[in-house]
Amino acid sequence: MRQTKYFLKTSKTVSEDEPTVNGRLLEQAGFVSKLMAGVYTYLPLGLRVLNNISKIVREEMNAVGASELLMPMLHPKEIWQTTGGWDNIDVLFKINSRTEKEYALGQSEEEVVTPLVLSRVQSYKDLPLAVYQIGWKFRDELRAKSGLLRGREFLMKDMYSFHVSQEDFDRFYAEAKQAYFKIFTRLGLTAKATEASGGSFSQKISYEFMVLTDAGEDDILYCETCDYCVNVEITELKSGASCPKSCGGLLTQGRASEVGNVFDLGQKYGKDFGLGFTDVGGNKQYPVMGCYGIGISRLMGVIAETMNDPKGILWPENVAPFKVHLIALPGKDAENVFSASDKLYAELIESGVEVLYDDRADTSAGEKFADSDLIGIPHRVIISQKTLADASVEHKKRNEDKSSLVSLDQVRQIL
RNA sequence: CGGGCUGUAGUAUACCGGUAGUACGUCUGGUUUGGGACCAGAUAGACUGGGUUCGAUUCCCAGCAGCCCGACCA
Repeated sequence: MRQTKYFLKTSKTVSEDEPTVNGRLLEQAGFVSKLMAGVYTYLPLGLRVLNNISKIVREEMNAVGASELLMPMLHPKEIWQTTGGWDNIDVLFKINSRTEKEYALGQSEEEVVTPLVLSRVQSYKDLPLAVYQIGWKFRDELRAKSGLLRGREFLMKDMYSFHVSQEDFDRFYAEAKQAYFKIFTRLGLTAKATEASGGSFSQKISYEFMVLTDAGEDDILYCETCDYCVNVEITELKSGASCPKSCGGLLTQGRASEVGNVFDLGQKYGKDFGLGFTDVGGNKQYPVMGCYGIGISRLMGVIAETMNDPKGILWPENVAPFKVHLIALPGKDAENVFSASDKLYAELIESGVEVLYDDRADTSAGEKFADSDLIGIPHRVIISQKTLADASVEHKKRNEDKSSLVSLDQVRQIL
């Protein structure tokens, strides 16, 4: 994209009412615009990041055999009454039509997916089955905060699985957890699978995937030696205690943000709706279900929150809105510089490299550098009179200090 | 939802019971052009409603909004 044509405006200031790093950086660098507390517009740069995260999530969900679909956000009151959520879930957004008909905005989709799937899948032969979507969720939070970390409207991947037995559920549950680890690793994050309460969902423990950050809202205890991790809400253990897995390690307490979770739903939803399947013996049974969430927009916030320096964001390559930030410094030789940078831009596009091209003619070098650092694209390539004198460009990675001259012929090889 | 703080321009602020000034930003023009350059000009503001008062941005009340602590958190 040419910056002169792109809808991208960075800002030199940001309101002091936005105290978290992710909220400030994302707002200032032009990724998001806050409409009200907990509700954001995702600007072109921000949308690219959401799409990149979604792409990785989608690939790993497809890899465990789940089918993507898209369910409604506007729900009839009745399905929420069926499961008891209408009266018991306080974060459920409820709205009235002009004829006083009542609706809910989806904050999770068990109420939609259970009848949807079980009205079509009624034989053990069709199970197991998993479906997922990436869609907007609404939660009537009393206190939205921390930039993208706790919103009233947010993008979430939610998967639902249906199984003939607890054993088969357990098998898939383990696979899903592994897929989650893959996702977070690909995003450049270290997530800890944390034992936590099942909430109103389940009596059993659930696993929350936690990323350590002070901007988070959960306190977790994690082992320094093994992968044991537990939410303090369900344990008597304290920081410094020995790991209960007898690995010899000690537990450390830390603040974390929940970027994903997996739940064993048991047979609740099949029973609530009175929908099940016919087993091999011809008997009706309720499936064992699981649900698996990943907060896509929250992940964007967590990444910005944890990967930055005083100048701006440091996006991992898999997530970055563009791979390369090509910057032309026209100087006194605008004609030649732009001619060379236009050519390189075209070549990069031609070979499929995602590049943001700062082709602004009247912007100072310092301002371009500051914008580039703020936005945080992993590779910066500069073309100027100076570099052209050597028939080269200057290449610098966002997370490194040193830059190097690379000849125009070889630029493609390093990107 | 309980408790608290705060609402003056995009941001940060000043003054004031007699209807607002500065800086930065932004925009335009010019000079610049390797780390947010310079000059000139312009732009833009008292959250909303009620009350007290001759007069309210200022004092009082209510609402709304934002932020903080807690609670909550599928």
